Amino acid sequence: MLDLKFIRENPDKVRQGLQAKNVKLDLGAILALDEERRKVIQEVEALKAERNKANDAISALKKAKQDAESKIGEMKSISERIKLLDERGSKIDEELSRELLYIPNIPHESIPVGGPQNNKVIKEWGVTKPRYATGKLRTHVELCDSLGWVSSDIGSKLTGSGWLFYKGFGARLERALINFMLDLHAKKHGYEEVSPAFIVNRGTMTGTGQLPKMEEDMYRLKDEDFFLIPTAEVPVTNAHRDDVFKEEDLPKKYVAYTPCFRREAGSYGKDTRGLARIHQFDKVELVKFAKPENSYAELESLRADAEKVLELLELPYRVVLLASGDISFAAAKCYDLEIWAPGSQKWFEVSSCSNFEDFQARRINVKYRRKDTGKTELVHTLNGSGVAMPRTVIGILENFQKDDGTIVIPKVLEPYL
RNA sequence: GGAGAGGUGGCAGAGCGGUUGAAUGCGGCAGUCUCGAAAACUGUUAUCCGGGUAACCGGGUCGGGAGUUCGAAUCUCCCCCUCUCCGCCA
Repeated sequence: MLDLKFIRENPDKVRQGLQAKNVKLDLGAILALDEERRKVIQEVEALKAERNKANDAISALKKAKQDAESKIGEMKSISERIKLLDERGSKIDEELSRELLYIPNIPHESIPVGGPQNNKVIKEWGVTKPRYATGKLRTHVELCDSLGWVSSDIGSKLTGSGWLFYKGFGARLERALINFMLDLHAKKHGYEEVSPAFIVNRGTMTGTGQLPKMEEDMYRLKDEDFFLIPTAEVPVTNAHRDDVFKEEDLPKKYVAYTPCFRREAGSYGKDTRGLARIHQFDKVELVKFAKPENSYAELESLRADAEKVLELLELPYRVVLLASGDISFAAAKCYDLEIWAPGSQKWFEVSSCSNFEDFQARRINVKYRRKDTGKTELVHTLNGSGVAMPRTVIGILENFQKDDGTIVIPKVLEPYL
């Protein structure tokens, strides 16, 4: 969420941001609430100051064994007024913080303004021609069927449409990819490996911005107010809720493997077959906590770490700088990594690398203490997939297929298989 | 699932209706001493909000919320969490 003081002092910047993100929202209500809030605070605090003084006096009288009854009587009406104002104050606070949760982060100035059509491809890597096949290419859907590595029939039977059941080499490939990515980031890129629970509570989901806006997209448990995580970003970022980092401990870098659960409500009928859009998928996620002045450099290196996965897997990919209207609610800047699938003749997003600046940190109160001033300050949070599994499998299947329908496995995975 | 104990400052740990934002110890920071360090001594050391250019002033915060009271860390109720024992169990 944004800083209320910042909104008060820079309403035009916030309005510009809303416009760039194509969010229709009136700041007037918030600004009015803010003003009323400060009025109430001033009145109630003056009364409380009076009450505190009177209480000291009463205390002194009692100690001196003198009569304090008249003073006590006087205080009753003041106390009632205080109670009334306090109630109004906390109501305003409640409304205000609810309103604030719906204001998106302001896009960074370096990104294109506009909708998805303004997204900018800033880099392409690799050979987009298939490596081994010369004839007609199969799609990953066809390959999954013929190879028997993934069964959507069993998945549907067990759960429903959009759920998978990996079999044999498919299951092993999935596990190999997870281990390869974890090892790369943990051993070579300096991330600390963590493994969170896959179910979190409402506060955690709100902390990273999934709630309240996207509750319909989340799986929620029936008997407890718990949610299945849609990404490891949620537990890993929230792990430092209410923490104060030492300056020298930043940047703090985490890598985590988790399955990710998404209802994909509203996308029925889209990519219904194959691996592209499923309700549960594996992902290795990178999360960083950084000093504000370094966060954009950290975003670049985070992206480079994610790209390295694709390069080692020899998968052709491109980097897309997302336009203001296409980045997520909480992000200030975001790069998508997309791999080329020559069978489907499509680009598939396998990673989103974002800098949230202090937007999430303010919600979950993560700070660090500056050495020079001794003061605490909000950190910047970043994350990116490093990378998402099923679409990477699409890339491997479609790029490494042979004319006979078999698949060549990328060299880097050999030790894992 | 049953029974009990407990949640206080960075940590440990007092307080159990009225100068208690909170004793004391440890830690941190600065200074004295020292060639330097240790020890010792002295000082300092939470956070949020409002007003103010600022110095500063005021208010809130003892797991969270509600209540009793002129006044709550202290009393009552609800919720959350942690620990111990029993049961169950991979």
